[in-house]
Amino acid sequence: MQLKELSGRTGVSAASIKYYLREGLLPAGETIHATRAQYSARHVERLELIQALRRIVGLNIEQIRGLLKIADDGAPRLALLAAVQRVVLHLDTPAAGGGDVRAPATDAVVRLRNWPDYPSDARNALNAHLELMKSLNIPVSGELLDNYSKAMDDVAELDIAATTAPDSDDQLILTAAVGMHMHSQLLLKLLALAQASHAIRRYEQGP
Amino acid sequence: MQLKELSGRTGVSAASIKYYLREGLLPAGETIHATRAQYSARHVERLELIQALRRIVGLNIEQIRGLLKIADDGAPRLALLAAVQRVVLHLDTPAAGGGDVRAPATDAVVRLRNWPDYPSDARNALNAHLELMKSLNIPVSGELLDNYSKAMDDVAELDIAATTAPDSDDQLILTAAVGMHMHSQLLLKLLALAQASHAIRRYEQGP
DNA sequence: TGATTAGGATAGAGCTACTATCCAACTCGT
DNA sequence: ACGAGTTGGATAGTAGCTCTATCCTAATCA
Repeated sequence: MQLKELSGRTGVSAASIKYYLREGLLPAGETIHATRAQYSARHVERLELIQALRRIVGLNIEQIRGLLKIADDGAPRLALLAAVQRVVLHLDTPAAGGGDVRAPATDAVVRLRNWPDYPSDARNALNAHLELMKSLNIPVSGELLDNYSKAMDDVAELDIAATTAPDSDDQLILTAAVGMHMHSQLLLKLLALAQASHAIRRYEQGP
Repeated sequence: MQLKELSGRTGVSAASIKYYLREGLLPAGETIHATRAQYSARHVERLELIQALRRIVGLNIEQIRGLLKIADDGAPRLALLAAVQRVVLHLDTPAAGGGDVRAPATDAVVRLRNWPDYPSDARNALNAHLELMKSLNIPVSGELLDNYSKAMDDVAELDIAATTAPDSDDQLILTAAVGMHMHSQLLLKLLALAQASHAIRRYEQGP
């Protein structure tokens, strides 16, 4: 398969494919001659992954490059999953800060859900976020956190189960990133519906 | 208060304030003379709102302008809240499409939570999103949806309670937008922690 | 043989959110 | 009264990002 066919099959313009090649997102095709290269099904898969991460998840080129590099370096899947989380959760931007901090609320969640008591990027991010909400005067009750974490516990089980099935790392990235994104959007839309429902009650029927 | 003091008090550069004035985000100050204008506490409040919507919630200028226009046109709070939801949930981009569609899963949620059975942007967005997840082969069980919606029901109650207190529309926008955003981010981080926990179990201790 | 394609390089476009500069009119502190 | 400073208004430039287009030579397939 040559460039034009790769383009036609994925719906990505030839110019963009060249751009991705330049940026190192897409590995070079197998060079047959000085001006001819062969692309394989792997290139199609990779290109579709890139498209999904750009258009659905909204990652930028730099973030995608980082993920693909980790995958191509043969990192273990647990590390790859952690990397996906870092970019989807925007843990790469806020300068990290203090490292492993403990927060009572987070500890309580971990104990309640019987999750392993390990430090992780996700845990640090959660602690930092709870601090931030506190400083913004947005209350988060323990009960609410329980409800949230229960729901997330359920969904994570499905998500992780899905990531064991795929045979390629590209598939894992796709499943994890798209899954996290879609679930978070689902939550957001449910929250909006819930808010709208409560608002109708309060503003139209209430005092 | 003149421009420079407004700048110093809010930490926004004078050039940026001029830009916001040009773009119609910030109302012009009270013109004293051809080359002198007075800004008030309302300008400080408005500027802080703009900053929060930009830096925390991540809205763009166009979206912020839209919200502020609705508020300044004296729309009822229910409409204002709906507008905030539209931008925070990105309901303004996907070309809307079919209008009021019904989906069994959404209906079930509404009945279960005893929410009023009204069509709304949020409801349409939820229906569309569930369709999208289905088409992407991401399973969403009824049980999961129940857990999600229960958690969102709880949080919405708090959120809406918070929006009745503020006396200015600017405050309402701030509370609703920042609240929705922070809650969605909280969810996301909990999901990451849950995923990481499940992944550790599965990859390190599992078979 | 001639239209097409590859790779490589480079330049430009289109968007967003500022940021900077310049100007003439005016005001304030001293 | 004078000079430093500020204002609104206009205009232009910057920076980052993601492409998109053009130009070139070499090689290929029909």
